[in-house]
Amino acid sequence: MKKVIVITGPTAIGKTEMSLQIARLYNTEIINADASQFRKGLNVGTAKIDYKNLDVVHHLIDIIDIEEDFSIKDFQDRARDIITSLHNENKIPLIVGGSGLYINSVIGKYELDDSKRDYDFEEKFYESYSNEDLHKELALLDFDSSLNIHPNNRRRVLRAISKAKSGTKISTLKKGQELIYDCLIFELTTSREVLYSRINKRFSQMIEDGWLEEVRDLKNKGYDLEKIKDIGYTELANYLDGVLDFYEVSELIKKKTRNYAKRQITWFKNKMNTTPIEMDYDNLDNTLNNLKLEINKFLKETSQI
RNA sequence: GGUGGGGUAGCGAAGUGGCUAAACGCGGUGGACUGUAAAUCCACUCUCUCCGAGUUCGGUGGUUCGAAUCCACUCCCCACCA
Repeated sequence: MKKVIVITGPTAIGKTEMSLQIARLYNTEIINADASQFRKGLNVGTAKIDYKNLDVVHHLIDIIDIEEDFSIKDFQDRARDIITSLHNENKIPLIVGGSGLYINSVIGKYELDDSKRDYDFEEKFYESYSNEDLHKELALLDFDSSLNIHPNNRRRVLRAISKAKSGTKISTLKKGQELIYDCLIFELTTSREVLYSRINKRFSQMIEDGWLEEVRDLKNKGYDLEKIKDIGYTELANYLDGVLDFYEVSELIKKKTRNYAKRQITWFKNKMNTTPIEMDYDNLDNTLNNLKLEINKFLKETSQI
């Protein structure tokens, strides 16, 4: 199998900085795996870097418009194509991001088809169904899935129903984490306390960097900020509309970001086989050295299979 | 100094004699997740040897079979009057 390096970790841990150094050291390119950075126009609030003016090539950033539908299948295809072409150039692809599902879909055996999900249709078709009714419907179509998905999780119940109707029971898909590349998956870590304080500080920094102006600009362009699910956009729009005061909004955004980081960590722990690397914020060279040690070891190993 | 209001679990806040280890919200923690994933959803959150037991509702002492809830004294906070 061909080798791929992944750098992941919770939001605000410092993936970007580490990945740039690694990309330079090993003369390779970065494939973005942060779902929020796919969309054009969401910059400050998604901690997007000025990748166009960097010496390191970044792929899969700004690939769709704000309100454009996007499927994980597209991401899987595009990322794998890029991986292939990097391999052809004898480069070790470097996937960097915090969207666990997206990373797994690329490096793992995820069977996705081309059908796009039609949320509006799903919701309208079953509009009159209560959560419980829907869940019963799912039990008829895919009983095993119904056991695993809570009735209140309407979105996932709907998805499972529509998949079952189209002939694929979600519950029959492989749960394993079989990989299609030889992967070294770094998970950058730090204490919860330090991470949360970084999240809080980063929020202030984003405001200084013009996040509010970005949101105002999007509003002026006519976008419905309520539809932007990335943390902070709806909240800041509410502030601009005078619905919430700034303190409330700040606390809410920071809280949501902390909660998100926690969910990410749960995913890394239970859905990925990672190599943890503790961040040494006082001396990032230490962290970098630890990464290098692991990478060098990894590159020397002959690939199995 | 006087009068009134108040002190409840990490925070906010219900509860005004037994059904209360104490509603609810927030925060936090753990978890699920193959298609909006910075999404969506679930569980737990006084302590323990967790079926069960033990300590709680500013403090102390009472009344009572039984108190966060009633009484007395006391400490602290807020408002107004001096």
